[in-house]
Amino acid sequence: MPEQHTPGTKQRLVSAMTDGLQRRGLHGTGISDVLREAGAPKGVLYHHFPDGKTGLALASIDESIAIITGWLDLALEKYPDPLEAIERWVRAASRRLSETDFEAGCPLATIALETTAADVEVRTALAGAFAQLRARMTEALASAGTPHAEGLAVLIVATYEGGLLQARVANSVVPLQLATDTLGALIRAQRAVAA
Amino acid sequence: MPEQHTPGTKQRLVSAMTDGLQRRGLHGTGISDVLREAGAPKGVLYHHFPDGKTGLALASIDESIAIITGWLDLALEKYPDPLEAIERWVRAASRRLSETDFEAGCPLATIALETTAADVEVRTALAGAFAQLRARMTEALASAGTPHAEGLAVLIVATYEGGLLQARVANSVVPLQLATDTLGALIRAQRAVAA
DNA sequence: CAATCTATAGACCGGTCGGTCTAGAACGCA
DNA sequence: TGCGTTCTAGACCGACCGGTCTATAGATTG
Repeated sequence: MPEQHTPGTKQRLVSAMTDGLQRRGLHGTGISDVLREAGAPKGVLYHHFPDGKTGLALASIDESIAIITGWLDLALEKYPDPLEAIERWVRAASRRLSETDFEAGCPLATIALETTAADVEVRTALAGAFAQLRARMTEALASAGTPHAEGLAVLIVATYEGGLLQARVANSVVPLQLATDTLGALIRAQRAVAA
Repeated sequence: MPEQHTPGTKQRLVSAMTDGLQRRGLHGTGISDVLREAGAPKGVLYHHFPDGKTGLALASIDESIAIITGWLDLALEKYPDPLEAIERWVRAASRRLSETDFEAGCPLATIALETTAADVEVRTALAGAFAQLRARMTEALASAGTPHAEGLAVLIVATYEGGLLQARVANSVVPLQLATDTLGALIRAQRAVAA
C-alpha cells in the first residue's frame, strides 16, 4: 500500500502552501517561500508531490475545501436555523481575517482569479469546491423550507467572497459585516412576508 | 508642462497590463508579456513609468476604476430606477466575461487578493476604488428613496465580485446571473413591503 | 545484519524575472 | 541648422524561479 502514515512534513508543506495562497496567491507564492516556512529542503517537496508546485496547490485546494465545508457543517449541526448557522460561519471567517492583519482571506478565491481556463486541473478542483459549498447550503436552506434555496446559496457565497475582498482592501471587517447583515435582513424580511 | 500629449505607446502599455491583471493577476503577468502584447521594447516602460511594474499597475488600476465607474454612471443616467441601472451594469460585465472565454473578470479583484497590507500604494488605490464605487451606488439608491442604501451598496458590490468569481471557475455566467437576480428579487420584495 | 524502501537533504541547472544602461531616432524650437 | 528634449530600442545584468539530480539517513523486513 503506497503512502499512508505521513504525520508531519507533507502536512506542513500543504499548510504552508495554503497560507501562501491566502496571502499572496499562487503566482505570488514561491516554492522556496513554502519550503522555508515548512522548514523542509527541496527534495522533500518533489518526493511527496511529483507534480511539483501544481500538485501541492491541488492538495492545498482539496484540504481547504474540506476545512471550509467542515466548518459549515459544524455550524449547521449546531444551529437549527440554517440562516443563523451560515451567518455564524461568515462571522468566523471575518474574525480570521482581522486576526491575521487582513491577510488570510479565502485560499480558493485568489487562485480562482489567477488561473485561466487553460489550467484545467486547478479549475476543475475549484469548480467542484464552490459547487459543493453551494450544494450544502442549498440543501440546508431547502430542508428548512426556505424558498429559492439555490439562488440564495449562490448569493450567499458571492456575498462571502465579495465581502471578504472588500474587507481585505479596506483593512476593516465592516464591509463584510455590513454586506452579511444587509443580506440577512433582506432574507428575514422576505421570510416574514411568506409566512 | 511635463507629459501631456501621449497618444499611443503609454496607453497601449496600460491596456496590456489591465488585460493581464484581469486574466492572470499581478504576479502572473510578467513585464515581458505586457511588452510583447503592447509591441514595445523594455526602455519605453521605464521611460513612461520610472517606478516600473508597480507604477504601471497603479496606472492600470486608476484607469480601470475610471472605466468601471464611468459605465456605472452611464447606466445610472440612462435608467431612472437605480436598481435597474445597476442590474444592467452587472449584466454588461457578465457579457464581457463570457465573450472572453471567462478570462476577463474585474482587474481590481485579482490584485486585491494578491497584495498584502505591506503593498501600501496598491492597497490605498484599491481601497479608494471600491469606496468610490460604493459611494456612487449609495448616492443613487438613497436619492431614489431606497432605505439602507449604504448596506445595499456593499452587498451589491460583493455580489458582483463574488458572482464574477463563481462564474469564472464554473465557465458559465449562470452563478453571477442567479446571484444578481436573487438579490434583485429580494430588494424589490422589501421595497414593495415598505411602500 | 544485509536488502530494500521511504524520507530527508541540498547542490545544481537552465530559464525567466524585474530592472538598468547606453545608443539613436523624432520632434520642438531658436 | 543646431541643440535639447522626448521617446524608442534592445543588449545586458544579477537575482530568483520551478525543477532535477545524487547522496544519505531511518525504518522495515527477510
